[in-house]
Amino acid sequence: MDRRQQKTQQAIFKAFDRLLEKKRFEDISIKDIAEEANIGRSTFYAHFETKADLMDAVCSEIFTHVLSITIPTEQSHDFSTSETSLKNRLIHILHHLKDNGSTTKGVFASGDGQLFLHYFGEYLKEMFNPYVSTIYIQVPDDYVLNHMVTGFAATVNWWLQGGFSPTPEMVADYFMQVNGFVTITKISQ
Amino acid sequence: MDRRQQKTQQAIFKAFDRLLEKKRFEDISIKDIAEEANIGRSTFYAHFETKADLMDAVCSEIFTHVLSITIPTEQSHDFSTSETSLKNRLIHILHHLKDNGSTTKGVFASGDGQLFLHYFGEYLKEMFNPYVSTIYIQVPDDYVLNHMVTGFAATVNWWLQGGFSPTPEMVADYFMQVNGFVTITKISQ
DNA sequence: ACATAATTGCACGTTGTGTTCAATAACTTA
DNA sequence: TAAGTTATTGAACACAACGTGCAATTATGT
Repeated sequence: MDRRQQKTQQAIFKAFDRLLEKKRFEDISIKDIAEEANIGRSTFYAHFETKADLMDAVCSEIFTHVLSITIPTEQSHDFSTSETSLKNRLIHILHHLKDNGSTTKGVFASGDGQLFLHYFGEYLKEMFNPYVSTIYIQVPDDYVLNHMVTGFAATVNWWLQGGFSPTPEMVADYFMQVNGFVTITKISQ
Repeated sequence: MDRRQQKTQQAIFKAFDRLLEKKRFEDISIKDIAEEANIGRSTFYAHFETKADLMDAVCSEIFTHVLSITIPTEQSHDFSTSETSLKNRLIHILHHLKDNGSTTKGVFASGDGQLFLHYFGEYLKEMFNPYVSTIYIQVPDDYVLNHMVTGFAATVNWWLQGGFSPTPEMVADYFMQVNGFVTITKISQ
């Protein structure tokens, strides 16, 4: 690939990241990005069709990273460790999201994790699917699955809004407890 | 209030509702609304400053309705009935949202319940707050609260995307179970 | 060095926003 | 019903952003 293309691509991504720290996605214009990246506006269009296209690329980049980190972990099918395996995968994801803090914030800022959900949805569904039917028998599987996927997104959102203060391990623990992956929950009173 | 103002207000609201059935909020222009409402574009600006302003009004209208329906129910402080009281309030809300189906869809379509959350957030928080600390002791209260509020929004979203097919009673039941308001949940395996 | 390909800036048409204003129509109330 | 008030209308204006096209320039790979 042409060196020039790489440069401008990176410049665009970095500029976008920088802008996402200041503004919401909706309030960033292509002119803004071009100026921040120090490139011509028409150059932007040579790389991306729309602003959403750029966001797509950013999201799928994060997605690819998270995927590469967490998928290899899945090797044990031992039931006794299945929960800890899930928890570990969640911890990995949370670590990665914390490391990419500003980008994560940017992705979430544009519609409360809508895009995050769009890109991670399928992956998260696959991840949570094996556990669904074992937890709440009187509730439709697809409801439980949706509950977990959106719940995880809400968890990440809560976490980053609090400045990523609890550790990934703690956050994963909260999520596990709240979703019934524990021996003792509570009762009515 | 001048009869003319009432007319145009209603015309705008109805037009907005009609448009929300066809398009997403983001894709509706003020010109669209004016045309659909059969009023001059400048007349729109005499009533609302921006498109978001209109959405605000719509949301707070729904909010007011839900509030008036569910608040009076709260009179019992008996612990044994507190869960059913919560459940009943949820059922009331769900009924109301189903009755205003198209508007509900419109509100949710613009950012996966972002606006819904913004307007109902405080109310829902108040509603769920008394139950929070009694359920998951090892998890921060604000996390649990956030989990319930966003979880309820996700529930409504799941429900409307499935065409409101289960009854409000069933949906409320799913929500209650999944959030730990039950005697027997499940265990690891 | 030369052919190739990316970048640039400028121009153009389009769409939407928000404001202003004078003319017209509808309303209230006295 | 007549008079004064107030809402509506449509047209005009300035502005910002989008997306496209193109010729000139510049950097790249070989």
